[in-house]
Amino acid sequence: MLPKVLIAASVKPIMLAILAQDGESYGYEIIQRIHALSGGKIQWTAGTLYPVLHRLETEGLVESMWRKPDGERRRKYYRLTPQGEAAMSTEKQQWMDVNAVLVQLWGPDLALR
Amino acid sequence: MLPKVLIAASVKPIMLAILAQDGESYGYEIIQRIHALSGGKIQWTAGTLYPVLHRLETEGLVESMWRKPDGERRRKYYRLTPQGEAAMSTEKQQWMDVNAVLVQLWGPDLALR
DNA sequence: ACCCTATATATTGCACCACGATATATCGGT
DNA sequence: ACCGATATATCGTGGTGCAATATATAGGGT
Repeated sequence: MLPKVLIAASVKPIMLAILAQDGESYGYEIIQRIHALSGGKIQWTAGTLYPVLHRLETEGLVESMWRKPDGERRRKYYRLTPQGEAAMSTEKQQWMDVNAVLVQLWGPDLALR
Repeated sequence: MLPKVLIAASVKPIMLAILAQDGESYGYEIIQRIHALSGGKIQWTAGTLYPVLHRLETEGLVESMWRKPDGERRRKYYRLTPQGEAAMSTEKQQWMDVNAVLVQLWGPDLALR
């Protein structure tokens, strides 16, 4: 089980990155996607995901539309806005800044072998 | 400015890693250390650091002792316990698990150039 | 018809956390 | 005497994950 704070820090960048890669998706699918992507290590629940999606929409980083594909159930599809793409770059840079510090502390394993 | 949630997620692994590398240190010094290590990007304040240090001690991951080096002020020095070293390994693994997902999503830039 | 499972979204309440603000104390330099 | 740097401590506020709960619908088995 991953610590709550680590989930909290990664949920936004991961969500933005998934939407950037997939073009558009919806809540339930995103939950399965991250589960598969992480090899089962990250298991978001509905109580985690939907509030985040709504927050991102309020911030103008994603936009949503209800749609009902033929023979399928109606779903609320999300896609990135231009601001969302910009936000993803920022989040990526911030994550990498912190990651660089940790890599530095954990040792020069990368350069040396 | 880094998001609060990212600070929250990184403060524990970074603190444990600093103590693992330095052997022992104290609050004020750790603040300067992380500032330098991150090139000024991470700026912990006393209000951030001391509660974390106390929490780590309560969890048994660090131990502390007041000491007064000759000609210097008294300081509360911290060092890792064996449980602290184990916790650092766990934190490292968890961070890398999440990082792997992000790297995967951000693209195969590393392997290709 | 009935039930069960999977799919799909939404909300509430609790526990936890960073951190600005604030307080206290000590040292060296001017 | 004063000031800035050093050094530790705590409180209040705002923000967060997430279990629990609620609601709705499609498909398959009996």
